[in-house]
Amino acid sequence: MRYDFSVTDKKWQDRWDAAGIFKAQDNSDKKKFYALVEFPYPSGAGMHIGHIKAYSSLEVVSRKRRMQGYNVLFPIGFDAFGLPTENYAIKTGIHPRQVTDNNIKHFTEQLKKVGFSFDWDRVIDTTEESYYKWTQWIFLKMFEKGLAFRDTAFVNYCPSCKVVLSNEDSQGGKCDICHSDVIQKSKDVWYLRITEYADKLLEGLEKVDYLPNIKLQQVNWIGKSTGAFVNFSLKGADETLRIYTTRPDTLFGVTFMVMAPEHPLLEKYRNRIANVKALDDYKEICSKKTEFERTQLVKDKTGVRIEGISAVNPVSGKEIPIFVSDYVMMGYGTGAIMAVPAHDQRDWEFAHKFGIDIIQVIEGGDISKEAYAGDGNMINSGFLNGLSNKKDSIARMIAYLEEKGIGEKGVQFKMKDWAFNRQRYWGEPIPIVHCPKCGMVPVPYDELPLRLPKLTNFEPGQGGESPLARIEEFVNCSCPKCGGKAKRETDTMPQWAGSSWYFLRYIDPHNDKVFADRQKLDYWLPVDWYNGGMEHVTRHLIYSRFWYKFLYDLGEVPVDEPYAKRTAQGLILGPDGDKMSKSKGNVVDPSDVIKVYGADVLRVYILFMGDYGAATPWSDNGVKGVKRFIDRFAGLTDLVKGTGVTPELESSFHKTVKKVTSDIEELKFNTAIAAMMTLLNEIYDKGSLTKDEMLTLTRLFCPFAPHICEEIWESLGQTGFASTAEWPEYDESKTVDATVEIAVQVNGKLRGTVTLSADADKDTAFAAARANEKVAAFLEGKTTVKEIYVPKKLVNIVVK
RNA sequence: GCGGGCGUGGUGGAAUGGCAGACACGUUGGUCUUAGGAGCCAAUGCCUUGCGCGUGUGGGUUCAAGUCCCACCGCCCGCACCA
Repeated sequence: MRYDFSVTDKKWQDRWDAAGIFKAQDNSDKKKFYALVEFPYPSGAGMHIGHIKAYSSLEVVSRKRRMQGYNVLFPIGFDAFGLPTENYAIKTGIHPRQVTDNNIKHFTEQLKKVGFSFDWDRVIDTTEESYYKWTQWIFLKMFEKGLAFRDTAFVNYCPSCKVVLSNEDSQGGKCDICHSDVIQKSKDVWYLRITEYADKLLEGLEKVDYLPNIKLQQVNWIGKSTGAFVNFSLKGADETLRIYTTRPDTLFGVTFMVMAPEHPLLEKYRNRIANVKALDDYKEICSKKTEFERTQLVKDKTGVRIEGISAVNPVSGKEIPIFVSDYVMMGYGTGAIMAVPAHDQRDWEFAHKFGIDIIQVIEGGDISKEAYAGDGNMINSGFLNGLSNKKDSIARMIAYLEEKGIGEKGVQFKMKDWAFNRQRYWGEPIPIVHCPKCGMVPVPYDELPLRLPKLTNFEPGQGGESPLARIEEFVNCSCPKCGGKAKRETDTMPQWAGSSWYFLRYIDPHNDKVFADRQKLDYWLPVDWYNGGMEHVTRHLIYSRFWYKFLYDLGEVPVDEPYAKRTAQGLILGPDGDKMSKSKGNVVDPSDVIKVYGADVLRVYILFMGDYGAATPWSDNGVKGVKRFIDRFAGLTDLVKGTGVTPELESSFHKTVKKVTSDIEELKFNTAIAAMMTLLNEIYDKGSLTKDEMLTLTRLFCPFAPHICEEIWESLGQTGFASTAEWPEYDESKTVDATVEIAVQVNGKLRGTVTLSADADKDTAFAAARANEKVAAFLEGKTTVKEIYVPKKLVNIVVK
């Protein structure tokens, strides 16, 4: 069959659309399948080839599931708030609303040209008032529960974008948006108390089916550690210095303390510190360092000893010095540590530099050379002496601390609360009113959405305040509680807000009473399979699990984990093997590929190019190879003769159906396609196939290359769509061959092959093997020591 | 530094401990052709062509190792002074 994809692609896309065959049914007795892909940020650059790969896997799975009789929800939408659009608006003066609408239109056209089987009736746009109304609603619920709060703290701040960044957005000390160095700044900011859910987020991982590396990354990000808090009494101050340690059993080895430069006690007891000047100088130096410098330049420890205040080791009673050093962070634990130089390399380096005593309390290693972090008998440790098990000694020390009231068991997380506001325009307004009398007052639910006012100038304020702060009619309002004059919060939510719950809105996207109807939620949740990028594993995936678990605790959603299964695609690299980037000029535009080869070739090539989970370079020649394959596939229609089964092909068909069916579930698209190629080669060798076989192949290939399959389906006189036909079945008993070729080894080396019936017994197999000429030559004059027979695979004759 | 992953032909990549290199690209030759950057057919791991060698290197377990174990080398990813 000859076909012109520039005609047939469009023809079938239009027909699918008109027939509405990809629309999910809300009231159905069928088994449901909710497939979710990460919705795109509609940038001006249009779709990236990576988007196609990210959606292709569940596209194939969804199409297969529909053919298997499932009621499938496979939605798409747009995560459209955010800085790139706003920056573009600043540059061009075009309103972000306009920019967003244009970009969404462009993305939609591009997505449709690939032939994705999305349910286009459920498209959502996070910047629409009907959507962000509910984002604000969830925020207010969090505010009510004390999970959204304001606090003054040192935050990651991007001086170039003029925004506060969350930890997740400033990984590596670089701004995630513009890649400038992030600095630490004390600011009054909004937080979401995600740490409250740290344990739940961790425990929930045990019951979900996420790829192991995804789970592990989340576990590491949450970073739970167990240990103890200890309160050291101070000389020269009227309170204790609280520290966190994972090794309270090394307390006898503590010879000094270290506080972070930002530690509040330093300010509080400023007038009791003799060397305030030196301290201020040091703090000044630290504050100028970027987060990057502070964490990267680990070699040389710096610090200043506090004169006038010292601490007392609670077990030895010795007075020990307190230092300020930036190797201790305010953001983790209590911002102060007990230093055990014998058993912690950082403390060891610091002690060496400042000439502090080093007391070994665990036997082993050579502490004159480096700290010893291994296990061993406790020494120099009073009541712990002789204990060799870390667990025991820690438990004993914690019991002692608790008994004496100077400390207690404790848990710490690396994960920090989520800095939640941005001083920018293009985001959801935070629905809070600041009243001089009542404090922070939520905007009443019935006034939601709190709309973004129209602006013409989107530049952030010079003092780093949101552009919204300039709009007086927005800022000035009356307090919903007391009716007095009040001012609105002018910060907006970060980009990650809207995407934290979008998968719930797909379930009921047009509801104006609730974020989604409860019955529909009960039916569709959880998401059965979620695919996305590894880069979102520590941000979006954690945030959205958090929001979801919050809603679960409110009783708003039915099950406690939102995503039953999560997988991730690997990057598509440029043809040169490097990451695609405009500056390298190695970017492949999916639209170009569609223009030249059609949508099916693009779809199949992306799934065939390599292991779906691995980064794989693009190859133009590989695309041509797939084009050849699809043309050969279409050419099969010329070989169709008769109906029924071709005996020589029967078992190959069953094997291929079996392999494709299972490979799709394991995201092994490359081998699924390879199996179809193999069958194709076999059919071409044979010279003909039946109409029934052609129809089987067409259905089997339909999820991958639906346009050409529909065209073939129609040309063979079928009514309806291949896309809605039944998924082919296979008969297990017909996947096994009657005869098999098995390998014959002598001493483990291949010396020949023999053909046997599949159920041949051991004696038959060895008789046949020994009869083989080549094999016999290697057996001559040797005695057989052992005979191994693996049915259908090989025989191995061990001789001496 | 810690955690995870990966090293297989000229290339992308296949291989529940059981015939390494499926499938594809590329290359070479042939065929058809006015033409070939189209199609079709064939060959294609390497070499010193043989009891030959071969999955980063060296060892080990096993009748049998790309696969399991130990050590090392290299690359990629994540986290990173986390107390």
